[in-house]
Amino acid sequence: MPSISYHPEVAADSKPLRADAARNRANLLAAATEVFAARGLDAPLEQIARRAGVSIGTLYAHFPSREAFVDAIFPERLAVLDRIAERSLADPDPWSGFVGFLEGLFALQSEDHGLNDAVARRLPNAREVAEVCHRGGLHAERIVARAKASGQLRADFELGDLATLTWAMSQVIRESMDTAPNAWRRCLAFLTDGLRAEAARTPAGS
Amino acid sequence: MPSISYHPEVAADSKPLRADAARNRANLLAAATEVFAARGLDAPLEQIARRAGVSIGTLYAHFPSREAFVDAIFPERLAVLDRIAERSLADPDPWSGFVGFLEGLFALQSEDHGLNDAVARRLPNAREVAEVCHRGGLHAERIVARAKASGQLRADFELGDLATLTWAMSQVIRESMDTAPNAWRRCLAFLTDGLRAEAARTPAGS
DNA sequence: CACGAACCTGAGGGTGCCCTCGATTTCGTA
DNA sequence: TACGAAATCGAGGGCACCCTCAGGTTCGTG
Repeated sequence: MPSISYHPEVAADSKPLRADAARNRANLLAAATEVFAARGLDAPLEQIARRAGVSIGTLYAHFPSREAFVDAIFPERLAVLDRIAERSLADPDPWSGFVGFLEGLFALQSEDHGLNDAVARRLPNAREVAEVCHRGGLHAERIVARAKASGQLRADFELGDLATLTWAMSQVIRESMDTAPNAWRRCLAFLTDGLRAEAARTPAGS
Repeated sequence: MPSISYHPEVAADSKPLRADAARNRANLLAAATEVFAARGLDAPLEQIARRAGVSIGTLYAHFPSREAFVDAIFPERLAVLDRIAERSLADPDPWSGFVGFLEGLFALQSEDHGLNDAVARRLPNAREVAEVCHRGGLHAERIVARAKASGQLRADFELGDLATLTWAMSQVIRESMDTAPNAWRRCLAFLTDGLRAEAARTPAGS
């Protein structure tokens, strides 16, 4: 349960930070957000420190690992997923809810190299992110079940296929984001058209 | 233009190699093939040298760059693509030819991490590979055109979408190859079902 | 078999990134 | 303002990989 806030003024965990420390922490988070967005999750940490106007030592004092950054930055942004899922479940048409969920997820990923990596990659030590993804999975389960029950989503679609689709789309997004930011939509259109029950011709074996 | 043979006994280019050099070169190629297959194109070259029973210096004497390896190894294996394309064009049913081409391509990629990387990645300095891919593209153009002309492939599918699909599938293959070697087939089934003209519901915008 | 050319070796310098830790500065309080 | 705790700094050691080159070895021919 995320009791940690990285907004220093609200810091609930342990001692409050000294003023300079709080400022640096905030700068680091902002810098990390920008750098990850531009270069992906594997960007050198020293670049983040430089952009934050802080030494590499200070960076490590605040965030002992790359995953600590990830965990501090992305859960908040990924919280949108809950909204998207709720909206999808609220959609009177289960199919358009399902498609809307996928579109929302991938649109989110396509905004930001870092976010795209965070969603598509296994990050065992980023607990907060894992937690958000788990929540997303629970929502997805209901969305998928509803679309299947309505007879619109093909019956041989399984929950695990969502992970596969995410891998697939994450790569499309990664490769095209900087040159053709909407290319992934074409791919998704093909895919979702193939996921309709009435389109199912090729049985998906296990 | 591939006048170079990396089978020393047939070496046509320039001077013939000394016996030990020829042996080493063959060992290096075998080692590189194995290592690339297991670890992908970014595997450390020193690992290849070690497996070939040769020093790193010797490796560089034979293959001055990683791309030289790629160019020496993969064109031969990618030549299968020509066969696959021919078989697809020979198929009386344009649609099943089209699908067969995709299946053949991805099945090839799924055999080998290195091959998967070679197909999915831009390798500007691997001329031989680029050449093979270019040939593949020409074949693909006819296969796509035929499938579209027959009214079976959706009309808004474009040649460039093939590259996108390749990116997508390469990632699925990469992530699942070692744990679920056939997972990509499910994904491809969804995709191809969505590529049929009669399945087209969501227009693919540019 | 002896000699030179061809070939091989591996230590070592370069790069880029990771992360630590003792010295130094800054903050906030008394 | 002066003091100690808190925070910062950045040089530097590690690591993994890249690539080179001077010196030793092997081949194959005369």
